[in-house]
Amino acid sequence: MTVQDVRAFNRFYTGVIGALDYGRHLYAPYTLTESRVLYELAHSRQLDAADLRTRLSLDAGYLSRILNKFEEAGLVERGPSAADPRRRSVTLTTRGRETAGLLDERARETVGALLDSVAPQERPRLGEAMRTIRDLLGDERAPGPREVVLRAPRPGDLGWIVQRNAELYAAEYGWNADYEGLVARIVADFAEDHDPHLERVWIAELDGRAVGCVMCVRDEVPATARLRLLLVEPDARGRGVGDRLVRAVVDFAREAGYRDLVLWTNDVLSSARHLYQRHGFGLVAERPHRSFGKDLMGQDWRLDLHGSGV
Amino acid sequence: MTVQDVRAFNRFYTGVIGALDYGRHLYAPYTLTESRVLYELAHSRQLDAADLRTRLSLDAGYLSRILNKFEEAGLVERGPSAADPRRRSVTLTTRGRETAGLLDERARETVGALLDSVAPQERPRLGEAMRTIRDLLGDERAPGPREVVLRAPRPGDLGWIVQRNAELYAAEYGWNADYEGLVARIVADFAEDHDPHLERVWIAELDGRAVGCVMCVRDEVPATARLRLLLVEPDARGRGVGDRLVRAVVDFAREAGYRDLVLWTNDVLSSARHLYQRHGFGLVAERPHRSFGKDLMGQDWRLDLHGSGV
DNA sequence: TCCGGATGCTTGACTCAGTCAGAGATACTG
DNA sequence: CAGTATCTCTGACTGAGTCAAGCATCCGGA
Repeated sequence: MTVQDVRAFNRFYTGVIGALDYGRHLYAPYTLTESRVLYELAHSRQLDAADLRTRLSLDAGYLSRILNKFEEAGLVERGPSAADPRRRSVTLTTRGRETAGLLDERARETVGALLDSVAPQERPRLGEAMRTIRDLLGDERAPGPREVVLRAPRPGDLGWIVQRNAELYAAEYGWNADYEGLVARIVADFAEDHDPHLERVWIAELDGRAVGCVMCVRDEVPATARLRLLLVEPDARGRGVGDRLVRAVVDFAREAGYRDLVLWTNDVLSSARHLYQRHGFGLVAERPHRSFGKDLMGQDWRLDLHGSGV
Repeated sequence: MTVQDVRAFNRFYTGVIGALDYGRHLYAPYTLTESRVLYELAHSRQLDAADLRTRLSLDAGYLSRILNKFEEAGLVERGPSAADPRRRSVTLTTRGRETAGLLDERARETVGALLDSVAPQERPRLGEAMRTIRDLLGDERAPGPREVVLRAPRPGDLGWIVQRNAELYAAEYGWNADYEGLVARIVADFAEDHDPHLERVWIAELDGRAVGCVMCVRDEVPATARLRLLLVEPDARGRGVGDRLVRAVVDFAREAGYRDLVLWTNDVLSSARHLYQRHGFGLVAERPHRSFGKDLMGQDWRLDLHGSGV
């Protein structure tokens, strides 16, 4: 990923956008800017001229003239703004709403034609890519709900768990393929046989993208549940995803009638430590071991699901 | 993925591009169009005016004037085109090359600033997304090598195999989570213990993106290798990816000293059938079974690695 | 309460990127 | 060789967008 790549993309996408309104058919008899103003007006209940100016970064004089033109054509009405008499509030008339709808329709068709050129099974990838770019380049406008939701795994999610665990721990701690094998074994055991009342997997989604997971399974020790494979994507950390996942497991385990909830982790995963402590887990044992190509310090943690504190 | 989403992205990206050359600082003292002309000239040895016109879809008169301006400023030289005397060939002078470099530098800095606003560990995702969009929306200009390469698995790839197998077969044939478990088990066995001289996994990449995989492992039957988990992404089919993968396994198995190569598949996977036949496999048995939530017809295929024909 | 500076809108004057039409020169086609 | 298309250039024009000045109002401080 270099500056070159971004510039190549910019050139390319400028072309795409240019091709879309080839020959100004799209906005006739309005300008691109005029139609952007109409669009903004149609998509928000009511705006002041100043809002339009900042949103579309237009020259004040230019906007004023555009609104004049619209008013003469009977598309908008201007009145004093309630809050500040210097400002002018702009509202679409019925006629204006119709025109905006018309332009909208035309734009939708053109973009639809573009979209038709993409094979249907590819479109999700396109959407995902566009969303990613908006996300990463900081589109505050429509980042969506930004809400973390937990859900049951869907086909492929167990594989995703293996993939992300392996990739992340390889990148962050240099763990080797043994770890990937271990995770694959764990999800294989889970997929092949589990009682949904006693064992479960959660996927955390942020804006429709999987960003975390956790598993709760029966331990060999009776009446004991084991939390496994807790993972939160680096770029989604700090949003309480980990908290939500751990809480889900704790609640589920308590609900399911387990007495204890245990987990095994390694001391290098320091951020997880606080998470576990916050949920009432206590460190019960530490043991050095060599796994995944590294010398590690394994830790056993335990939470008494019905106890009154430690 | 709807037209809405595409339009939202277009609006957003228009803003991004707009923000990049805020106030024309970027191109001063030239216009965007002029600098595009300079860019084209700087990035190809030598062009005729007509080429510039078509590439940048400019008005002939407009371009002529731009070139006049450049010639007066000593940035370009015009001469008759070798092939066609009507045409004029345009070349940058040293001075022109310098100016182009300067503009380029400025653009690079601005884009660099934008890129700095993205966390380093996110940048690969951004690049991937941009490449995807260019790919899907058909950028012939720089689609890259479009070359399929096979490589060894990296951390996370085994998880990817599980994920894509599960997702694809769930989507295409409605197979349930049992299949995901089976695949996870297979890769777990492989990851935990395998002799690299006798067992191997290949990932097929197209333009840096994983689009296929296959595994070769020892069978219980002595001197027999088993091909497993052959997968090609739907959008990468028809590029010979499957062929490359099967060939890799056949060659490897023969090289490793196996006598036979076998595989198990199901008759619903009809496109794979031709692939196997093409590589000399013969169907040796068919047996109905119920797996993955479906009634299926399992097939055993075999290839004599040293035999002379069937 | 009043003053100075900032903000919001409007209008006049202007710039200059981009378009259109016509003309001269040359190529291609039959 | 006639007719038509292509390439380039120039003149004439359009109109999107900018800049500056002016008026009204808001806000923060003395």
